[in-house]
Amino acid sequence: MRPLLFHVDLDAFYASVEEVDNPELKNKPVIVGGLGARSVVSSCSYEARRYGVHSAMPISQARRKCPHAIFLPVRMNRYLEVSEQVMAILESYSPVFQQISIDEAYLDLSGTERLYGPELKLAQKIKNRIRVETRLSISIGIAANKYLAKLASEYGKPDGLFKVAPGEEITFLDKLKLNDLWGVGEKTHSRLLELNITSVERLRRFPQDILCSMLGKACGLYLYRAVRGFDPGIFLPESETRSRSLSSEITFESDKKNPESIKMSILEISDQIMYRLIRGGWKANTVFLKLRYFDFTTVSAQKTLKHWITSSDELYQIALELLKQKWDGSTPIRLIGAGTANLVKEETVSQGELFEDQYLKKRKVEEAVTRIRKRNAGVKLTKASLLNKKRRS
DNA sequence: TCTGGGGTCCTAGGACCC
DNA sequence: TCTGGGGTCCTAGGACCC
Repeated sequence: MRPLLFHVDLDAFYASVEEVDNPELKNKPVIVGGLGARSVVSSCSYEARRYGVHSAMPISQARRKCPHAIFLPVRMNRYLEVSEQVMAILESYSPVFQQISIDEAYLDLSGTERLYGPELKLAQKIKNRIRVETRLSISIGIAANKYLAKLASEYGKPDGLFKVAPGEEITFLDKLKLNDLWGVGEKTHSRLLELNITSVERLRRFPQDILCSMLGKACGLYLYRAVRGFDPGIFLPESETRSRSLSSEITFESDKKNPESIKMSILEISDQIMYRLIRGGWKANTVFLKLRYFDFTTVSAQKTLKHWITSSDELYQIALELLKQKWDGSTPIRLIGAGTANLVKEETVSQGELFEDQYLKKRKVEEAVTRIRKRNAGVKLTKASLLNKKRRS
């Protein structure tokens, strides 16, 4: 059976949702992002892109490039709502559906030609339906694997529909710039240029072992396969019962070096992480802390326990130990983050483990806290220690 | 002009065990 | 007094993506 993959990508998603909700924004430069001094652009309309604005750009820079743009805050709940609506439509076309992010998904339509007819017609139909039902524009890339389909949707943007026909893979890839390849970021791109590799076609001339020795084993093999039109293994279907990590971080409006207020942030983060851990039904046994100093150098430390983390207080205490290891108490800090790793679904953990009884007792207390939070959405339930510190400050 | 927040995977070195 | 080889887990940092 001929493999047939659609990659579907919503165009300028957050900015487009804002336009749908407020038609007066149509055809104007719209920039969605944080409002703080250190915020970056999350999404921007194509009108704004004409001025050189792009996502991840500091808002301050975007203001300079396009002062007359309309700047809007991120309304994540609204985008999630619209995303669900779009994904539900997409999913109705194929049981083999994989959502990749809030605005992207794959449809595996292998063997559906008898049902749906030619793929270009089907893609057009899907585009029309999304447009009618949500007023959003999407781009679809069609190819024999996920990697090429992803590049094809990007190639056609915005409002695109592009198919890489069998036999045309190399011709298509050679039209792309090196950094159009998914997985080639800034660092790899400049590394390739240093090696005088300036195009996809030139990259293809290198044998696998040479690429691996120049770029590292994984990266070398990845690129070797990618430039030949083979899927280097992106977006393999993930396991339902494993997640790698769960984290939260804050960049301060201005650098901080007051230990009390830094500890306070860690406490808030610990609380939040534990809440998400329980709500998702996860267990974890590794805690990590991330620090970014005033000069943007970033360090991290982690600790793996012999038991599952039982409470946000435990998480907090370990994070404090890690803070001691990594911070001299006076260097100004720009960002603080913490998280847990080695996540496993609650129900998959074997019973009768050492510490299990104790674990369950403590865990019940935490779960009670989580339940109360759920019931009183919007009411902020805070640990006593947090309240005390808040009053003092 | 300064650089968000949430993730994933890779690498290299070290500890530890058989 | 010298010292293998393999496997696994952990750690810190880096690259990349949306």
